[in-house]
Parts: sequence; C-alpha cells; structure tokens
Amino acid sequence: MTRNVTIKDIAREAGVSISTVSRILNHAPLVREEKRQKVLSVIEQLGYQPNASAQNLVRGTSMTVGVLTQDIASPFYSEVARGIEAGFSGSGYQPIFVNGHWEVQDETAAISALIRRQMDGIIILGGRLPETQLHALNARFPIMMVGRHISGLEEHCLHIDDLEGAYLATRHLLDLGHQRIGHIAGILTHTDVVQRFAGYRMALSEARIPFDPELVYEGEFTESSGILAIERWVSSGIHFSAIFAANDQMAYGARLALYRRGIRVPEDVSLVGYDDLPASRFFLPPLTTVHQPLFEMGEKAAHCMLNQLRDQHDPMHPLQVRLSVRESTRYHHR
Amino acid sequence: MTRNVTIKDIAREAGVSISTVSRILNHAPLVREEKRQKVLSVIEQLGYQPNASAQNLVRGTSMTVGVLTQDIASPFYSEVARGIEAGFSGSGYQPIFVNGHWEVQDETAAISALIRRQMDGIIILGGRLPETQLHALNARFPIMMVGRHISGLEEHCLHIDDLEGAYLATRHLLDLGHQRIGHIAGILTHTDVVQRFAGYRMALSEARIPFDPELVYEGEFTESSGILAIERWVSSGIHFSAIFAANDQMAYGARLALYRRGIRVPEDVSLVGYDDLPASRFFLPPLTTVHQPLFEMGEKAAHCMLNQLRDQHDPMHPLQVRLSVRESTRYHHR
DNA sequence: TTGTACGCGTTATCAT
DNA sequence: ATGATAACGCGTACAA
Repeated sequence: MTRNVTIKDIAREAGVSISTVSRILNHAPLVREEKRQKVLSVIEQLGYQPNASAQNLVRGTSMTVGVLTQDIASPFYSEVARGIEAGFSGSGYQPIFVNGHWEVQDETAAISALIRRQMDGIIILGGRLPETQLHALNARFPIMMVGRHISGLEEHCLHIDDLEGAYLATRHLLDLGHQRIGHIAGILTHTDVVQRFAGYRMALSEARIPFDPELVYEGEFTESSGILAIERWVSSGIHFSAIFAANDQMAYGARLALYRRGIRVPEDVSLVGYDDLPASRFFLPPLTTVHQPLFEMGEKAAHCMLNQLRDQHDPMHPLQVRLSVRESTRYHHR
Repeated sequence: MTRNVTIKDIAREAGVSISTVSRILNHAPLVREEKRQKVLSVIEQLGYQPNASAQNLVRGTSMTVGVLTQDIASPFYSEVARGIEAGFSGSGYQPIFVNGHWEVQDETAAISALIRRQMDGIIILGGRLPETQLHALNARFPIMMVGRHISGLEEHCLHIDDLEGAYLATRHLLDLGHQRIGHIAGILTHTDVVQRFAGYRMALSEARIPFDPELVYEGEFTESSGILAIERWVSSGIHFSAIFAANDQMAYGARLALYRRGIRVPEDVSLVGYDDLPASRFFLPPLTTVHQPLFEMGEKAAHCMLNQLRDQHDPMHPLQVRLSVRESTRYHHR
C-alpha cells in the first residue's frame, strides 16, 4: 500500500542527517538533547519502524531463532513451543515457527527457508531429518534438537529418558496386579517409540511375564490408532486387563473404543498414556500418564540455544520423567 | 559459525560475473548452457542459499504474510493456522506465526515485529486490538481478520454467524424437550461470545421459556471454567437438564465435574459445545457441538489475502455453521 | 551473451 | 556534535 517510512524520511522531516537519526535510534551518546527530542517526535508522528532486512544485512545477525516444529495443531509440540517462546522472552532474540509435517521433504524445505532468512540458530522439534543432515546443519550454526537423540550431538539434544518413562508406566500396572498388558506403540521407526517399547518389555521381563507380540499394536500417534488397536484385540479375542499407550492421543482413542464396547475404565481395564497433555487432567476418567515436562523442555531448549549464541557453556541438567497417577488405573483382581 | 555462501563466492568459483549467476538463479534467459551448468553445479556444491534479507531489500517485497495468533497451544487457533498454511501452499507466499496472548500489549508488539520484517500482509486471529488500530493497519497494507467483525472492514473480516450457531445449539436442546438449559458463556467483552449468548436467548424466547440469569455462568474459555460452572450450579441447588457451553473446552470441564458428582451424560444431563475441536469426536461420549469450519476459515483467510495481494476481487461466500449432533445429547422426559 | 554499476535501508567509520 | 560515505547481498538497467 503506502511505502514504509525510512530513516531518510525522518532525517528530511527533522532537518538533520541520517547518521544523527541512526545514532538516536541506537542509543548512542553524542547528540544534542534538543535534536534528540525533535527527531523522536518526528519518529513518533510518522510511525517509523526500522527495516529488519536492512539491519539484518548490515549487522550480519537477525536476532532470530527458527523453530522447526512438525504440526502446529499437535498438542504435544505446541506445549513445547510455548516453553520456547517463554524461554526467549526478554533475551532480545525472537523465535519464529515453521512446520515440517513429519515429512523429510517439507522439513528440508522449511530448514532452507529458515537459513535464507538468516536465522542465528535453529531448534528442531522431532521430525525425520537424517542424522547426517543434522550434523551438517550443526556445522553451520547452533542447533538444538528436542525429542531426539543424535549420537555425536549429545550437547545439542534435549531428550527425556523414554525407556524409564515406559518402564514406570508398565511397572505401575504390574504393581496393580495386571499381567496381560496391551501396548499401543507409535511408529516404530521413531527412536523414542522404540525406547518406550523397550521400557515396556523391560518391566515385563523383570516381572517374569512372557512377552506376547499379539499384545502390541503399532499405531500412528493418532486417536484413530487407539480405536483400531482396541478393535483388533477385541475382535481377535485377545484378552487384556490393562493398556499402556505410547502417547495420550492414542489412549484417548482407545478409551472411546472401550466405551463403545461397554468396557469400563478403570473397572474392567486400566489405561495409561504418555505425555501428560493438558487435556489429560480433564479426561474421563482423568488419565494416568507419563508426565513429560513439555513446557520446561521448550524453555530449556531456548536457554541452551541462548548459551550457544553467547558462546557460554552450562551443564546439562537432565529433565526427569515421572508418572502422573490419576483415575484411569486401578487394582486388578485375578 | 561459518559465513554464508554468497553470489560473489559462486561467481568467483565458477569464473563468471555475479550478474550471470543472478540471471541463472532468476531463471532469466540469455545465458549459455555450458555456463549455466557450471554455475548450477557450483551452487549445488557450495550449498548456496539466497539471502532473503537482501532479496527483500532490493525487491521491496518479502513474499511473506504475518499471522498474529493468540496462543499456539490453543486447539481452536491451531486448526485455523493449519488452514492458513494450506491456503498459502504453492502460492509463493509463506506465512509466519507470532503470538499475542490475548494481551493488547503483546499483540501490538507482535504486529510491530511483523511490520519491521516487511510482511506483505497480516492476518489477525481474534485478539483484542482496538478497532481504530485495525483501521490504521488496514491503511498501510492488506489485512484479514478472522473471528472478529469490525465495522468498516467488512471486506477484510472472516467471521461466522455466532448468533445462528448458538441458536441452533439451543434449539436442538429445546427440541429434545429440555426446558432448564444452563449456558456457560465466555468472557462477555468478546463480541462473538455476546452473539452466542444472544442466540441462546433468542431460541429461549422463541420457545416462550423465560430467561433465568442464574443459569448463565461467565467463564474464561478454559476447562476449569466448565468445572466451576457446574460447581456453582450444583452447590446452589440450581436445577438443569441440559448445558450449552460457548466452547468445547468449557464443555470438557463441565463433563468432568458432572462425572465427579455422579451425574451421567447424556442420561441425566445433555451437553452441547461450540467449535467442534478435533478432540470432540473422541470425547466421552462424543460431543454434540456447533461445527466451526476452522480449517476452511484459515484456508479462506489465506485466499482472500492472496486476492488482496494480487489486487483481485472475489465475492465473499460466507462460511456456514452447522450442528454436529453426536452422543452427548438426548431426549428429556418431563 | 556477458559484465559494470547503481540502489534498496541500515549501521559504522571516517572526516569535519 | 554532526554529516558524508562505504559497506552488507542482491536484482537489474545499461553498456559492451
């Protein structure tokens, strides 16, 4: 529409040179108070906003960190994103968000867009980018990975002990007397999913309960996957008294499918999720789930990024998982 | 870390001038095939990415549209955001997202950041910016408003008939024989909330049922508000056989509070929400709710923005609300 | 067909 | 204390 106001316009209007205006803008000293006032008022009046592209170009830094998330609409990643936003607030750096949709192609395109925009650093939430590509990125500028573990990039990965989390969940069910525990896994090419699967098996074998592959369903992190898991098991006549789902969304779907079949939770079947999404507290019944400190993860990722940008170092205090025991699990009578 | 590769580097490496490289990059003709090949291979080899800031500066356009959303973690806005992303895909324009947190101060700051970054247009989802400010923005560049109606900016507002939606919801409950219908409203300074309240009252008066202010609770769009509404009504001994909540999240909270009191849905109380969030299909029982075509709204907002950017015009086909009748409502025996 | 030179808006280094 | 002026990386009109 209307051309943006530039420093030149300010200078002309205030009757000074552009360097004077620039000095005032950058809080440099050495400028007479009366001119400062005059210029400031012109800036106010014309509604001047500095052109970030020009600043970026000459300064060589954008004071911006790109965040590659997979899906804006995912409750999991949006919690982390909130934490990232909070972690950068007041730092002078601004995060901007793009989506990769769990597709290597989209992710690569998104990363390219971020690089073209001269991001000072990049935070990657999950995704499927190959390790080699991640290493290459890390050679160019600071990166932080959330939710993945990349060997050789330990210092740049913020991840949580999925093995431990799944172990805690399964162990909880075992302690309640359950023996036939179904596991709704996520996509098994994801390392964290594999870890959760391993934690489930570890608890089982520790309790000397034989592993039954029929009790494992490979889902896709969606509510529908949870429904399909229950349908598979029930229609195949497979017996179970408890379910451990690899994320809350699949637990939600499973819950609905159980309801449809008249199977009560927790009276007939106990249910455990993973992630502790905000909605799980209001689930029916409130869902027992492995708590991932999503907001804190985001916050921490932002802080680690700031440390890298400022060439500082600080030790990585690992974030802990814990089980949020609520009302979807109960004692099983044999 | 390592300095970014520039056109200059490519030119030196390939033994040509920078303008030749630029021509190739911009798909201009008039360049010998062998040089093109040579340059292309050098670009590939050095991993060149154009500097968007420089392009932006010289072209005078960023090919970017800013999206001011209120809360990344809100399921409502993230669905719209998904639609916006889809609406821009393949257009050459890229949306970038910032958050206003429903605070005028944050929103103003976010808008400033977008202006500094030379956005070609801005899409605003909800929020509390005063109308005058919106008019001022519209004078500077193309804007689109989603979820608000601003007089004088009708062409730039994408909103849905909230009165109609609330009327449909309430009418549905009345048709099922309910007479005592509680309404959990949102924050009553929001115009859409007021409209929904008005639709509720309209259906009531049409059915000649006197309006009872005790049956209205002003919530804050959160699950907790739904819980508090039920607690207020039950502890005050106020009778009701149905509830219409002004958004799904408050309906979720109400559902949990009812469960805690042993009140069944839909056997004892019917429940209707508003928005039709993705999760509502998997709610227990699946929630009857007013469907807002959130994704389509985002998509349409993007398309309208593209039309403005291209100086085109197209008629505004209004998006329709409809009621998604599921299992949380049933006939009421008097 | 190719190269030179200018300008986009800003900061920073010089003189003055 | 202030004002020219040279970069930053890119696109493009113009010259060769």
